[in-house]
Amino acid sequence: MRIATWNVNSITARLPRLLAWLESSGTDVLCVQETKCAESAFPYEPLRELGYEAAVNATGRWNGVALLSKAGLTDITVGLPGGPDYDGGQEPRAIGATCGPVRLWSVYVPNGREIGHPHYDYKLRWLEALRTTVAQDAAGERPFAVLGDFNVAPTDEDVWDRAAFDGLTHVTDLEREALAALRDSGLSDVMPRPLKYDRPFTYWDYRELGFPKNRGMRIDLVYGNEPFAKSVDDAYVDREERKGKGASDHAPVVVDLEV
DNA sequence: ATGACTCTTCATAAGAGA
Repeated sequence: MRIATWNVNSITARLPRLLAWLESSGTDVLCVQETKCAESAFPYEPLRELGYEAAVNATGRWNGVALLSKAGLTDITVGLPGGPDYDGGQEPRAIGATCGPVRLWSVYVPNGREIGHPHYDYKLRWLEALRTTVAQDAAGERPFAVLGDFNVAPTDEDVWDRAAFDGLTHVTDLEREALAALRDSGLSDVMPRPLKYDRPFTYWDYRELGFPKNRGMRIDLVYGNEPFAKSVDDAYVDREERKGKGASDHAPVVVDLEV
C-alpha cells in the first residue's frame, strides 16, 4: 500500500500535475495540504475518475486539507475536536479517516509567522490539541499515522543552514518540544530517503533559486505509531515533482507499507 | 551575464507562505 503526503499549494493550480502524479506514482492514499479552494469548488470529479474518493476540510482562500483514497474512506473526522480558534474561528487544517487497514490524519500545522506573534502561540496550542486528539490511536494496535506539513524542522539537520533561521520560526525549542510531545504519545518519525543529496528536504522556497541550490527544509513529516512504523517497506521524497514549471514549493513524501 | 516566487481574491495590490 502506497501512502503519501503533499502540500500542493492550491489544488486548483496543481490539478494537472496532481492527477498525473497520482497515476504515475500509483499512490493509494494521498494526504493533501493547502488546497486553497472552497469545499464547493473542490475537484471531486476528476479525482473520482481516477478512482479516488475524497474527504475535504476546506473553506476558501487559505489553508484546506484533504484525504484522497482508493483504499476506502470511512469514519471521517473533520477538524481537530476541541482545537484552538484563530481570529474567532477554527481553520481547516486537519482531517482524519480510516483508509482500509490504516487510520490517517492529513494536517497543515499553522505557520506561526514570527516568534511572539499570536499565530506562533496558536501554532503551539494547535500542536497540543493534535497530540490530545491522536493519543488514543497512537497507542493502539491498528497502523496509524499523522502525515502533513508540520511547519517545524525537527532538528538543525532538517534545514539547509541553521544560521539562516536564527530568530525565525520552524526551528525554535518550543516548536520542537511540541513535536517531541506528539512523538511521546507513541509516534515515531518515519524518515524518508532523499533521491539526491544527503538530506531528505521536502520544501524549497520559490525565491532566490532555492531548489537549484538545495536550500531546503524537512517540514513535511510522517509520524506513525509502532504498528505503522513496523510495516514501512520504504519511504522517500519525490523531489522530481518539485522540478519544472507549475511545481508546488513542496515535494511529496511517499511511504510504502506492507499491509 | 542575466535576474532572481507563487498563490488567491469582495482583484489589478495585498496577504500569506516559511
